Amino acid sequence: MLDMKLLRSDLEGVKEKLGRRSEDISALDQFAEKDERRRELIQQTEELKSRRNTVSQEISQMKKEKKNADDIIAEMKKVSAEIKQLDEELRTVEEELEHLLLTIPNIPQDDVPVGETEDDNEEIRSWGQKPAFAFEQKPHWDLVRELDIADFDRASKVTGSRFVFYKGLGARLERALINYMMDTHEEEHGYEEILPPYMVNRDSMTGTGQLPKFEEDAFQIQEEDYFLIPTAEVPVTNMHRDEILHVEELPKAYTAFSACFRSEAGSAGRDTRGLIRQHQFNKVELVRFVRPEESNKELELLTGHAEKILQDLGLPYRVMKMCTGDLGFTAAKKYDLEVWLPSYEAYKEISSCSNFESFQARRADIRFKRDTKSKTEFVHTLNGSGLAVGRTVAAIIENYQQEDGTIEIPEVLRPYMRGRTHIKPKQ
RNA sequence: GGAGGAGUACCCAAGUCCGGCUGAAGGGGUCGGUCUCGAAAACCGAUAGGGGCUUCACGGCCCGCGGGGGUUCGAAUCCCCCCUCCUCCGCCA
Repeated sequence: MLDMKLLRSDLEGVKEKLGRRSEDISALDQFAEKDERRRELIQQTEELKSRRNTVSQEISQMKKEKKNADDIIAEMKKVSAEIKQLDEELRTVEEELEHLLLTIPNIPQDDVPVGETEDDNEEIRSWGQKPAFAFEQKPHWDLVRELDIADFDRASKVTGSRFVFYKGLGARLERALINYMMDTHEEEHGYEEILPPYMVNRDSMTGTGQLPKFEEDAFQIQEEDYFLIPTAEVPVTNMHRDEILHVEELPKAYTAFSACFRSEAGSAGRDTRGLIRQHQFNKVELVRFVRPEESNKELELLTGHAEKILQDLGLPYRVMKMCTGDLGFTAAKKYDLEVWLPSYEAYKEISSCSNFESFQARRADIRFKRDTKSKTEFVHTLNGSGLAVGRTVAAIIENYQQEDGTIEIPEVLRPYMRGRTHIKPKQ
């Protein structure tokens, strides 16, 4: 949600900046009119309410003195009716204004490259050596089948398409990665570990920006107004919804493992094979609440934390700065980490690190105070995947495949795999 | 799921039966001071949260006692719905 004061003072400037995105912002045209009507109504009702308050005192006084107050009571009756009517109109206008504000995307930072599609994203840096195989490489969906460490067919039977059973050392690898990532973020990067609820209510989904615009992307619980979380970002960021944090608490850093559920509406036919695009996948998330002046610095820090995992795992990747068309609804600035996937012969997103500035904080009402006397301010929120676990498994399997069909286990994971060095077929 | 009880400011807690000088007693806390070598204790004083409208500003006004409706000239106080927490029962990993 954008700052109303900014919209009031510089609507054209905001429009220009939002125009760089490939999003429909025509709703903004109604802002000025509704905003003005809102203030008009507020002034009217408040004047009447003020009058009602003073006269009520007078009535009280008169009653005490046993005077007859029937006339002014009758008059106040009219005033109250008028207030009620104006309040009703005000409520409607405020709802409309609220809805309007909730559907306007965040303003991109000035250094965000202007562009329409992912082709306009800018490569910031790359790391690692792509593997050069002296044999015929295989995609991970073939390797997992041969090694019998994942089963897509039975998951389709049991649930449906885009679900998977991990098996044996495949399941172990997934679990090892989760533990390894969580331990690293907790112990080396200073995050507090959170294990969040996997369902959240509508207010939470609105707070982080998944709603109202993207309801079709989420799985919803039928008999409650709950949603399966598309990312741990939602419960973890909303932990502090409607709160005022102390400045000493900032930056506040959480890391959370969770399953994530996405309907992937509109992705039919994309990444249909393997672990890349599932309705349910595991992810380790990083969330930071920071002071506004720190948020860009914090974004670099957070991105570095996610990169550290890829480096430890020895997976080649690159860092992309997202262009305005690829920023997503909520971010002011975003880096994607893309891991090298031999089967795709391309880099594939494995982490997304965003600075939302005050966009989410304003929706979720997450504020802080610099000291006891100062005014409350909105915090800036950031988050990033650290990392998407399923895609990391796919990347390890493909990048670490050996000529004999086994998978070498990256060294940092071996303690989590009871010292195993390879995933081999069962005898 | 059933039966009770409760939700008041940073925390605890009065007020709710009997609606109006209660934006809300009293503690605790916090800040400042006295005392002290210093601290604690004690005492004195100050402060009461958040949002909106308006104003160049000082300020003024409005909202606000879990949330939302309603009754009333007027609601923390009365009525209805919802949420959360606690206790007991039932069910259950």
